Amino acid sequence: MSSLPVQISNPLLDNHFSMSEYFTGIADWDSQAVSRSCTNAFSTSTFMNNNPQTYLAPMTIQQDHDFLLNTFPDLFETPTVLDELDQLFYPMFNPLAQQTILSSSSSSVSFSKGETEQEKEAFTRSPRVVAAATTAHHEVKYKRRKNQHKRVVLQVTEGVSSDTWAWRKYGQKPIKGSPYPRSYYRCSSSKGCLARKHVEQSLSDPEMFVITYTAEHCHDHPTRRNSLAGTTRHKFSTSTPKISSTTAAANHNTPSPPSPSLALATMEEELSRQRILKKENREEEEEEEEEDEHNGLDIYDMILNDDFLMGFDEPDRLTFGLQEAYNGNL
DNA sequence: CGCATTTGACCGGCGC
DNA sequence: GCGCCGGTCAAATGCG
Repeated sequence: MSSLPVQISNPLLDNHFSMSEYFTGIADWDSQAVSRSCTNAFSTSTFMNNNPQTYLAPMTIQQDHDFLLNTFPDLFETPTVLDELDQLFYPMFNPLAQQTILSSSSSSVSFSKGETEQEKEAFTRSPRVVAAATTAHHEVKYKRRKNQHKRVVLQVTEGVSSDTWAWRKYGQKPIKGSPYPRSYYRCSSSKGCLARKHVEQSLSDPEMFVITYTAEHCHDHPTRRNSLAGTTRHKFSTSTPKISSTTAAANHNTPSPPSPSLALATMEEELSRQRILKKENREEEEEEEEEDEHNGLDIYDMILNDDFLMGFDEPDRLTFGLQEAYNGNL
């Protein structure tokens, strides 16, 4: 994409980034990534809407547009910009997506000189912002940072990851300047997949998680999210595993039991697993079946939902997260 | 037994 | 060139 001569104000940080800085590299996005986002959005909303305790009121296209207009008024001064944003942002500003791609970047993406590493960090750690960094190729094992391609994504959810990949944690590091550690995950769906992500809590909003994606998946979405299906541990465990507070906070993708920040992938998987389990139980225990039916809701689901969705009992927080970000930071 | 997480050590990029 | 820091490795450990 060519540079856009429009300066926009980051409503989240009050920092100014040029359009070219925001969107440099968006052209590098493969359509796969975008469609993935959309797909995830769909699965997320589907899941949430299946849940009687949560309902995500869909924001109409017009609402999306209005919000975008209000949030980034300067952008709409130029029809060209508007057009490009329509193309680029609609899938991203879909509140159902919960994860909104803001920008991607290669190493050429730049915060102008004087905007330090700290500012970049601040940007990626700002509330409701997910920085997604993509390294096109890990040609050299330790060739990092410099040649990284980055993607910046906005996420309006609070810890629920909308990606449906299977991730395996391989490291955790304390990050300077942040009280929260950063957890490192690699894709476990396919052996040899270079996709990585790291997750850390937002400095300014600990309920938010900043997720940075690195490298692309070299495979399709797994039919099962985890090739190691069914072996993910601690899911919804009623006994609390010994996890330090910081660790538990950071491990949004790990099953720290009553954490609202549990990965959606895990939730969906667990729900379906529990339903299968329940079906099996039905065959074995017809009496319990009658009780379940009498109670109306699946007992398993009830328990799960209570645990999982503790942080999502306010639909506004999900549905209008972007609005909230807008209102709270302008 | 297989797979996940934890955690300290190690490696390399980057800024000074 | 050096030191800091982030990212990865891999052994240890735990759980189903």
